[in-house]
Amino acid sequence: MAEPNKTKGTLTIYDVAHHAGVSIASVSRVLNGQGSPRAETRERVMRAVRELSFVPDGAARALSNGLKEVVAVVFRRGGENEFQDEDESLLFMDVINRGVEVAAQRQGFDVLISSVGITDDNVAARIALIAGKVDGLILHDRLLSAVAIARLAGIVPVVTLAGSPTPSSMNVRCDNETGMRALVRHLVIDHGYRSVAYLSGTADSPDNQARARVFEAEATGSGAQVQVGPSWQGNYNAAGGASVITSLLDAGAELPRAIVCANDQTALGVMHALARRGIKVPDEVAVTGFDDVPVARHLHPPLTTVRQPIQELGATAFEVLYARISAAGGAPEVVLPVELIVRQSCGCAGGATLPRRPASIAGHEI
Amino acid sequence: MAEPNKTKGTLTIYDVAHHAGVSIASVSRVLNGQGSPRAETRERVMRAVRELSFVPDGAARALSNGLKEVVAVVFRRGGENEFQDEDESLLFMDVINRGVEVAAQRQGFDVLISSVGITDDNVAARIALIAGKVDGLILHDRLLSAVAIARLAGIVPVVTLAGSPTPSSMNVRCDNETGMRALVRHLVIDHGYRSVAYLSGTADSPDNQARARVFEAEATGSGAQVQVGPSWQGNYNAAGGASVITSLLDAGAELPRAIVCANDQTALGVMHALARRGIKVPDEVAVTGFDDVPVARHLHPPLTTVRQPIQELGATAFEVLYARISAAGGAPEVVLPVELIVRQSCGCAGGATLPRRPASIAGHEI
DNA sequence: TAGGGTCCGGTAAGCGCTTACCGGTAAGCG
DNA sequence: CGCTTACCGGTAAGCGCTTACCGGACCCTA
Repeated sequence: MAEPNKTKGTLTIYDVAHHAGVSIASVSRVLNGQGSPRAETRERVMRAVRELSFVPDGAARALSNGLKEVVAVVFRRGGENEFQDEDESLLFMDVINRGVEVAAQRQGFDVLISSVGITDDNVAARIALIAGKVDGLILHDRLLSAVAIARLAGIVPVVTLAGSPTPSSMNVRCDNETGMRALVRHLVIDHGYRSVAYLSGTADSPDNQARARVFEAEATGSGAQVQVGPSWQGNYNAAGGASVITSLLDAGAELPRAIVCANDQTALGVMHALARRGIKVPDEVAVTGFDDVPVARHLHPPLTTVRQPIQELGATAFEVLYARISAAGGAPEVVLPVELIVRQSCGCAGGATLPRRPASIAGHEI
Repeated sequence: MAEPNKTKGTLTIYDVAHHAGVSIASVSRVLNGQGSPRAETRERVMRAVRELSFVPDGAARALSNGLKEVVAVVFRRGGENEFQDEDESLLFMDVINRGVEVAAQRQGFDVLISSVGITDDNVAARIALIAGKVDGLILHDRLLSAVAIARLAGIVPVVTLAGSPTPSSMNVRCDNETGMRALVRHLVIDHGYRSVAYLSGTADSPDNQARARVFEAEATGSGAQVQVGPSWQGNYNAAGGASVITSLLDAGAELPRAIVCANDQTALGVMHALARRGIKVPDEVAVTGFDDVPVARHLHPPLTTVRQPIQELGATAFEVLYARISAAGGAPEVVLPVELIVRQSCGCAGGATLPRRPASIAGHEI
């Protein structure tokens, strides 16, 4: 009864019980608010816990009641350079992850974050291992094949991002279609640009594919001339966007009146490259992004783009997953709405400009 | 022997053993490469594992061998606005966390990420709960009092970032002193600026305190005139930096020749505010940052700053922690070197100064 | 062919916690 | 005053895995 908190072996619920003069069952009940312990019992346990600064072992709890209260989110790490220069590319995924975390916290869950290198092999195996440590998995896109996902889904509930649901996994994504449609209409109809191009993201990205598809359909449909092809292949980052423009220019190609970039980072690179060649945005060439990352409005000129509720995407992913974990619930597919953000890179005038499409407000400044 | 992977209750090592016609011990041994199973045994187990797509339960393993292979990193989330506009402030901590993750992965560990809101109460309790789920804790600064940290350290190994070691916890930080000293000397001695100010970060940040202290000592020591006081109190983000400048200007104060900002984001805000008032950087006022976040070199003009090995900071934190987890090792304190990065916001001439990173699409633009 | 040494692989004992189950005590009632 | 009813709290059985320990099979040697 009197040899207290030596930093000897981790202390257990037995130690607490002993210290408080009750049984381990009582300690557990007090700690979890089960049953109806007498006030005195509760008090003794609490005091013992405090005096010993006892913390119950998560693994043991998890084993015992089959709930780890942890979900994992897995995504693809930049690429080549593991340490250097991952740049702004962090942003997008990190915001999603933050959303997951915030939502998870509301349910007392914690979040295991794991990135896989683009070059890593046996990705499926690594993820499977992670699956063993959690109650559910949130997978960013371009991580695993559909069958690999299905296999995982047999082990723990799985939510994918920006993909498509499978019979056993759920999916959450943004409404690329509507966003791209609004964007193209703004450029082609409102601004009257007759030639447009889509500077794509990585080819295997489902988001990119959807955007490309809608872009082409909508632009063609509106009677604009569309430039496409391998020379317009980017990779979602600034360097990619810049090099596409540079090559095009070096090859003597004539740029379209407006360039729709697969995402904001690409737009950033494009604007860089154009600036370096002395081409004015938006006067000579209009440029738009997709995502509305925070820096978008700090650009010169501020970037017209489509806002995705990025953090909410993550939060929603967790919620869907949680519904499945705690019951059989969980919608198999959720599509989040996006919003056209008109700033100036599309050719709209400074501050004053928005009366065109009333629905979408513009953010401004810092 | 023939009722396979129904999605019935999670399958266990017993199922695998049964399916393979061996004992659970053999399965475990094969899975962990212990002992020397006969080739045939190994093969049968592997096949069973594959056929059932079995994944061992992490909680059970953890309980059994006292190692969860998970560490947590905890940090303070932005603040007021939980969802909106957390902006670039993400960057810094996320890069650290990425460093932790990469290092952890090398040892087969995973990383639990948890942020605490600035307003959250009973933070210590939440962290304690997390402690129960992991083998070690990495705590960003300004999270917990020294005694709270000490208490935690009695439960699992703890590494703090940008703090100071305690008898029971370890610490990893960057060499603010040397960096700030070099920066101030560059401004005061190389450029000859006679009046300088330090636009501080949040008052309770140990990094900020160190920087402020050295700034003042070094500037005064070099004979420059130093502006200080509550009117120079920032908060590590762009809005804070901008509002300090705006207030100062509104109050009719005369700006010093050079403003040393507590970090890059503050500098970004300052440069915005100055630009809005038509004040030229660096011609009228020089501005410097601290951190060298990726955007720093895209600013107008490119930001002179002190590079901290941010990702390495995280990686080192993990390594120190790991050393303690897997043995009694682990240096109680590690100080990482920093590097002065001279660009143009300090007044140094353009292009010539930076053969540093030829790879990056040398940027401009805000 | 018998004895001793090697290997493998199986059995069973936990790891720290939750909780079903049950026995004891106290309160309520006839 | 004795019996029922309620309510607590203790005992013990797992949760799924690792591993110490031990027995059997096989091989080699004499």
